[in-house]
Amino acid sequence: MANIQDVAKHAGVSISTVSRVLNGTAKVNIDVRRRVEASMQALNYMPNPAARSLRTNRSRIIGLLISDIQNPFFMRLIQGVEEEALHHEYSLILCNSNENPQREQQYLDVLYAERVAGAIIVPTRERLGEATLSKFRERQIPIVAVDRRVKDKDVDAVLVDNVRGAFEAISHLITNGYRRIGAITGPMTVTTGRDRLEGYRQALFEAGIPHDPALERSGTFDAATGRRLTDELLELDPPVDAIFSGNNLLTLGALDAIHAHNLQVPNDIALVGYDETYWSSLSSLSLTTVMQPAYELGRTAALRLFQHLQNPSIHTRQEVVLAPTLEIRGSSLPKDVRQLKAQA
Amino acid sequence: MANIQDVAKHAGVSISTVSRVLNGTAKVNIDVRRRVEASMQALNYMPNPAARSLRTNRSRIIGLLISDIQNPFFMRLIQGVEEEALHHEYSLILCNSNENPQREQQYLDVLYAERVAGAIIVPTRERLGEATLSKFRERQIPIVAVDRRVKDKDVDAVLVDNVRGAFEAISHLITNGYRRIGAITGPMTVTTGRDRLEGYRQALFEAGIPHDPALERSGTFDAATGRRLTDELLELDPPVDAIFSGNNLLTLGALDAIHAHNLQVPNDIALVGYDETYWSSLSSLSLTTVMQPAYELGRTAALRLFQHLQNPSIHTRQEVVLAPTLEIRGSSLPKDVRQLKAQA
DNA sequence: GTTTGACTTGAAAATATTTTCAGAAAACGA
DNA sequence: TCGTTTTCTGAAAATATTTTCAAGTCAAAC
Repeated sequence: MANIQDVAKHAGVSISTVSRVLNGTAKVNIDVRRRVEASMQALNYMPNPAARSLRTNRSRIIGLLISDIQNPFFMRLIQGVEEEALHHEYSLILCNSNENPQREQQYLDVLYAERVAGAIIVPTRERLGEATLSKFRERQIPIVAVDRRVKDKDVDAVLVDNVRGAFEAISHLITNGYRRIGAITGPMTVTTGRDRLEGYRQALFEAGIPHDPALERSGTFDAATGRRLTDELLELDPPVDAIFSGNNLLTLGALDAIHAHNLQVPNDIALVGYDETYWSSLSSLSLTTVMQPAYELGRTAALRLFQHLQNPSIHTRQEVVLAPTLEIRGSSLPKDVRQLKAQA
Repeated sequence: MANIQDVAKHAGVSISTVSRVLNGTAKVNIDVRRRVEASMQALNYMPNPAARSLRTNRSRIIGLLISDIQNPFFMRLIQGVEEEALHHEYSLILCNSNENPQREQQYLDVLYAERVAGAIIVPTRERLGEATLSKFRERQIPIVAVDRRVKDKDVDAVLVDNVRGAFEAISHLITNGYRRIGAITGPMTVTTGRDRLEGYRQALFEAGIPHDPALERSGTFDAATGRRLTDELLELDPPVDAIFSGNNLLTLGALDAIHAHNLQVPNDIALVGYDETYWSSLSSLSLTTVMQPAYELGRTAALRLFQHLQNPSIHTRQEVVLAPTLEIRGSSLPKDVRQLKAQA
């Protein structure tokens, strides 16, 4: 494969000149530039990223560290990042921490060693550790947290307003006549778990509905947990008349548990989920859902990262908060309408 | 960050020795080795991948080029590759061709320029192009095609037996009393589209059921297409009594179309899908599904790649074919049982 | 005619590693 | 004890690029 020297020889210039044409770091005579560009074309020259990154201590790769690659929500997010990376001519190293802080740390080390230009991460916990962070800071590698907030200073964050998402979902249920609303939410150690519970509580409070701790269940973000927690809720006495589920996989488990109890949505129980996914728009399910702009989330995080890369002097931390939207479908029909329908 | 020279100085040896300890390329005295290892620990040394890859013309990164990152099937596949890569201490560059051959080509060039150690790809077409291929061959970068076959010689492939998967699905429907079975399948330009149609035909032929071209519809792998093709099938006269869907997204569309026609599964029409996904096990849907070992597919492809990397002299092309399994659930109940149930 | 300055260009250093070649020391056989 | 082999180690080259520094050319200004 042709290297910069071959191009230089072919064009009859020095390698410095070729480098300058390549990077636009200094003026070169227009004819010379043309000649060099022609030579690059002719030899099908592609700069060696290894040599570049060795010299500049920086690659054209960004790291993307996801907490659960199985979740379709993160798929969309990845796609958003990927699209923007392609556009900026960066490649993407994908890492999956599997919600495991140890594995997360391991991958952060890998990304650091790889000299990534920057990193976008869905953190598994609220602190990344000062040691790691200062390494990145020292080499001026920007980090953007996405979907979940971190406490560390000078880590940007791109988030969705989870309190509001949950608040709107619960308010909607209350408006539609539901009063005894159970909530199954994610772990309290991440903001997506805590904030959605917070929104649930706020909505109840604002409606003057007394808060019942028995109706709040939390656990890890997966279908089995959703099923277990929903089972617990369904066995309460008096029974819940609606369930709010704080994540797409939890919703899946909830649907299963409801079905296992021989209950119908929404006739016997209303259900509102979080995260749009393939199946939520299925007309046979017709799930009312808090939709998150996952693709936009990824894109925005990537854009913010590239801002840092293009202008490394920005040091102000920024938090971008996107708005969720409530997509109202059949699973949360007004209680009275629902009864009329059942009688008909 | 400490480099090899710092380690050498700290341990009182030459950099050659450190390099040897690092790579195990030659014997070094046991005490010396210990000392060097201690120094690496002490200085928290991590080798610079750029320098390595510059020198060896090979990185510790493998490329993974997916055709549709939105499809949950590929998620599992990615996860399988990722797990195996982590295990071998390789990183993963993720690329998404979006079923676009041009973008696929672009990404292949990127991977080549990045000096990836190898590539795993879900090809969008059956030929990758001799030009590209010979570049990879020349530098001895192995390529493994996964999920879809390619015609090019010396590209390994890891596949699922699609003919068999479809064959079993259709045979099952026939056994359960269905005779007028419609099929919606993927594009005829990829093996996952063609082979599943082939399995459908074989099963019909073997059962002596005449082949009716009107019952076969194909299009791209997405939900909108699934809906459209199913709509077409449902408007046939006489009506179909079962539908076979050749991919998870197509199934999603099919479910929607069936619901829109006010039909019930399986009471009015049976449905068998392809690809296990989150929703197929939902008890309220209970979809009979041809399950593909997506995770295993990814893992196997990665393993095959690492075999090549560890032993570059293997030049025999290999095709690994994994078996799908038919998971029988409620959506394809025997016709008679179903009628009994309805009467009850 | 000389000087100044702007504009281009090239030579060479620097980046961190692997690998080849050669040499030193140790072990071994006679 | 002397040669011979083996084992281990170090010096230096090589990898492809960016970047600094110096120098060359040319035009304009004095």
